[in-house]
Amino acid sequence: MPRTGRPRSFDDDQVVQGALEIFWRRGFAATSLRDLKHELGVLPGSLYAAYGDKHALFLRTLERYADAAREQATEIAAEGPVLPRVRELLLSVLEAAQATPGRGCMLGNTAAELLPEDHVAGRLVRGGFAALETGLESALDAAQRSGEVGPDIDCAAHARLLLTLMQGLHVVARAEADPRRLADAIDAALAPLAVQHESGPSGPRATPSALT
Amino acid sequence: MPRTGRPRSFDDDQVVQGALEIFWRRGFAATSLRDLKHELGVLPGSLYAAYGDKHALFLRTLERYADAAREQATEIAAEGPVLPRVRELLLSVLEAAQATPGRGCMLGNTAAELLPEDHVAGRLVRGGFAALETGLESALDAAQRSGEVGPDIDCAAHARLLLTLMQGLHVVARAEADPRRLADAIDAALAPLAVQHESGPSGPRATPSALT
DNA sequence: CAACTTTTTGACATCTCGTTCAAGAAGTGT
DNA sequence: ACACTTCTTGAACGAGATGTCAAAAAGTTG
Repeated sequence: MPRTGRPRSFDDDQVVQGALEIFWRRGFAATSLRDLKHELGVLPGSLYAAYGDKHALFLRTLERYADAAREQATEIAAEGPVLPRVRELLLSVLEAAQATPGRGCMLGNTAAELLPEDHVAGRLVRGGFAALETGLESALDAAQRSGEVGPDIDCAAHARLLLTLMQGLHVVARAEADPRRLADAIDAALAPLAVQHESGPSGPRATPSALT
Repeated sequence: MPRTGRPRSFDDDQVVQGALEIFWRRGFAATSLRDLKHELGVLPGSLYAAYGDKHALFLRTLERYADAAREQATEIAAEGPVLPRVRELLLSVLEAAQATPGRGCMLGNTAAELLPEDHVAGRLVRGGFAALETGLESALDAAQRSGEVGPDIDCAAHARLLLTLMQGLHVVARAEADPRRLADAIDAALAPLAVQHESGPSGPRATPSALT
């Protein structure tokens, strides 16, 4: 008996990826089905048959983005020195802001646009943030064990700090003509992490405690 | 000769303030004129006669928000210890996220929604960010002169770091069930600023010393 | 080829949006 | 009281939004 019908004329991954890029740039509400049709070549009827409604398709793309973030998060804790990799990750936010302005991080964008009303999107954003945070934390933990990071550093707190800083960079960089101006903020955040290997007890950090 | 006509039936400041709160919560696109009419009691026709169009009214509210931010920025560099005040400012972001969820910072929200396409809004957002940054920087400068902040601290870089962190807190706190979980990230960022007055070279500089 | 199933297609229904406008209402100055 | 000016009111418009549907198209299976 015939169980199959006309096959899809579009590739599922390609459509979700294309929709991801549009939603990423324009957000959920500002993206219309006409946009999707025009940029993906798929008509509204097909989208509804395949994914449900616009919101469901958006969640599919957000899920994919969160997965990518998860993947990126696990790479931070790889072999070798961790701090340069964290620095590179944060700098890449500024590079991206300059190369493709107006995109930011889809997790943060979604948080700003839809949270806390949209609980499903909230779960996905939370998941993505949590993955980045734990990725950073385990990376810092490893770096601390290897001596790269000072022993008196609270790795969990600093992981949250770096995640928050990353989201802040995405936002502030949008308003900067030259996002690289924020690079020294990254260094200011990372410098205290590195283990201090300077001189003696009354080293160059001598403190004139009461100057006025 | 008669030069005046029927007076306004609404108070300008009240309407702009009310519109500010709606735009702040819902953003520009998601706020409809029906919302404004319903919540302000002013009909679309009057709004158009008084302010132009929706975008112009939005810019008025954004300008007002930026002015408030400017005011807040100047207060940071007041007399007395600076770091506790900075800490309180950042913690207030978390408090606000818990007390009134889903608002965030209108500057950051606008950056995420409209930048870099909207150049006029961009100018206002940039102005607000710049005010906060320079406010923080001059506060840190003063604290450094008074010995509250270590002499080897790059105040300009740390001002950018704190501004960015603040925006990040607004975003990440939306996704957190309990925003106060991010408080230790704030402390992790501020601890290295305080001047170190401990014993040995590798002494524990764990907890924020001059803070609390 | 014929029966069957699923997808595509494009028009369409229904809303809501921002914006405009003509007519009525409410003041002021002489 | 009258002329004049400005504001309010509520309806209406065009554009664009999401979502739907019946018919045609394009496969697969026996």
